[in-house]
Amino acid sequence: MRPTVIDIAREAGVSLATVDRVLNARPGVRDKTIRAVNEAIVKLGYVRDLTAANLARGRSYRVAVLLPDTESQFIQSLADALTEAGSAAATSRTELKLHRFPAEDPHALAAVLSTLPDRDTVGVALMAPETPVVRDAVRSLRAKGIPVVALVSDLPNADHFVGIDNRAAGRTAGVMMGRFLGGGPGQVMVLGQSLLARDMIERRRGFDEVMQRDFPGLEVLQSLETHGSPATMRQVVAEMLANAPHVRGIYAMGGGSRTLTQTLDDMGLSGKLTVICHELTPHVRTALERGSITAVITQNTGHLARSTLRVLRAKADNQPLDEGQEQIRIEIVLRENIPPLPDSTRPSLDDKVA
Amino acid sequence: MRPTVIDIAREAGVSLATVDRVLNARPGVRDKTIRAVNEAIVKLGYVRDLTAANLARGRSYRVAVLLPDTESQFIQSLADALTEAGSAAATSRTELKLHRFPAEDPHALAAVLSTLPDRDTVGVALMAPETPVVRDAVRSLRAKGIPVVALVSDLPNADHFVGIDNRAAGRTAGVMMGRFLGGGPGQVMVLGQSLLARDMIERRRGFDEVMQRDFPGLEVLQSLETHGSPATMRQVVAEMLANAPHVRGIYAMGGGSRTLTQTLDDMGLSGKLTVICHELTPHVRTALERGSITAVITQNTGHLARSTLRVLRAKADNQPLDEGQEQIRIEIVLRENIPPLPDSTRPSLDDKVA
DNA sequence: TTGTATGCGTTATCAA
DNA sequence: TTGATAACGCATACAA
Repeated sequence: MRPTVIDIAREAGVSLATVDRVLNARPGVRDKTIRAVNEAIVKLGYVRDLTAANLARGRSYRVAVLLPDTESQFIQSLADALTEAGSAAATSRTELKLHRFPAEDPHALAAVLSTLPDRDTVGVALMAPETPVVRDAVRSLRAKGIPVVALVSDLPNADHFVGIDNRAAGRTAGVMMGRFLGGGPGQVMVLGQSLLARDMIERRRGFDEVMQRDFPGLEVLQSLETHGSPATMRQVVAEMLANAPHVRGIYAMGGGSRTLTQTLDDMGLSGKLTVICHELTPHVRTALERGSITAVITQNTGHLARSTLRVLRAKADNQPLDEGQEQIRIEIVLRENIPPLPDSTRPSLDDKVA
Repeated sequence: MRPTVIDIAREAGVSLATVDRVLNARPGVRDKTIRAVNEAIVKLGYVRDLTAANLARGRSYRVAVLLPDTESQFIQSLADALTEAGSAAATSRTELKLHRFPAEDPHALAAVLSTLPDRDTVGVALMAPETPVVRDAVRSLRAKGIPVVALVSDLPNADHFVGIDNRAAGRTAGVMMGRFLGGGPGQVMVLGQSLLARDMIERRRGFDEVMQRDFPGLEVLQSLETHGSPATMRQVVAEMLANAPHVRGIYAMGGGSRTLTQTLDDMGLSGKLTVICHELTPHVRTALERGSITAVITQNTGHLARSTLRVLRAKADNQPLDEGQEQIRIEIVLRENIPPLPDSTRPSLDDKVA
């Protein structure tokens, strides 16, 4: 039997309440008493039963997540993963509220954020570009004691960042590109939705780092901005390919993979270039199978979602987090190692039981 | 506020005890009453608070994990991860007992297994080759209602397998090898500790699959067995390299990476061959940095450990598991994307508080 | 500065 | 077949 607070109280010769005060570092206990209790704790090897503690506290974790309302498949998948993680976490008294906001309107986001501490929200997760408005909103939340987690793209004044190390992701893209092109010679195109977003900047930096150091024979062209617009993407790619005759690879740092492969298809270039992009969405999957995309750097949305919830809970409880568990891994997917789709159509447990 | 058993009781016009009986499918309740309670449950959207239930039951999860006592760095790392995950899980009434057994002696393992249900062990995780003795032991445990989880290497009659898809891992190794060698021509050596182990067989199969289909210009030589003996490894590699003059790559399917790189160093071949191996141990790390290993296929031991505990708990509770979360990812590590070491030397929270 | 008593949501014992 | 009621380990309002 594991020792309980009662055992500690008896051993230390004090009451339950005093043990609790020491355990939770509450004021109003004599140093001598504190020591006595602590000695009893180590002597008996007490570890607090968190589940019982939470039950007694009647604590529930109301958590808000804000996502842009882009119809990007990645964001959609993330939203799904969050909803699922949310309902799975319901068993552990965690409730998740998912908000969407107009992607290009930082003020709309700020508006949502300001109305946010509606009840007893214990934490907020946020996927948004770093604008002054967002910065202020985050600061004000934190001032209220509400922890803020940056999702996918880092925010400098957030309590925590849930997402991959984008610099390392860029480096990884670099190695793959360099290796697959056999070191050169040739030119490499780089595309990004918005070159101001923090994650894009870091990916580019990591990419350049490796290309310059390890593959000097390959010339990396200037980043091109697509603004998430298919038309711009088409135009930009066509222009570049016309002007730079030695392009052998394309690194699409984020977004628009669907348009990109279509454009390449239309130009009859599918399969002739080494194309590396991010996020294994359904479209990217098939492009990978067809050979129009060579490699994908991806992050698991399920992991992102679960980590977000765990981190927010830990922050709310002021508890340390398991860094190892919360580190989102960079996954490399090639045609030959595409992970199987989770079969959501298989008979559920209920079916079996029934 | 979430509804509780009390709300259900009131709604259905029965007592707490009756609700409990229905909830836990205990006998001695009239059909009509059962229906009334169930209606109240769906009407109020009741979900049982598992933590409270476990508290009342006084339930604790005593779990046993059995690992071979090899001094392999991978297994050592796994053991550490398990111990850590175990102490982290102590807060949630989960207790882990780690056993080591002589690697080459299946009977010793069986002996440990038979003494195992010492108290109220709710589950067993096991990393062991598939021998008749092991098969029987697993069967007998399962017959007693104790779920058994196979760790790292699959066991056909286990309840669950915690580890990577080894076939896919072999395929991944294949792509990397093929791509990095530019498709050929050349020869590729394959090494394995024991060619009988299930994981080795599957890796080889996946590797061949890709090499044959996508890189016919590369000749894959017969697998060589090293039996975990440094001497054998040296001899086998030296012989092979002497006989096969066009070897450009080596796929080390498991174990002995340390000896392999030393052998290559001694022969002055370090950095001249494309070497792919498994598990990012400290030695492999430095070999990767030095360039004597090209790529590593690895699985995160922290993830393995946590998944093991989660799965055993879920099985013990007869609860469904989150397949997505329990799928162990295959990670590809190259010199340029070596993950940072977790700094276990940084000041702990206690230090900050003090 | 310390202690008593009660409740959190569920299970389980005993009596009706 | 059903219902009171006392646990489980911990937190906390209130009293001392």
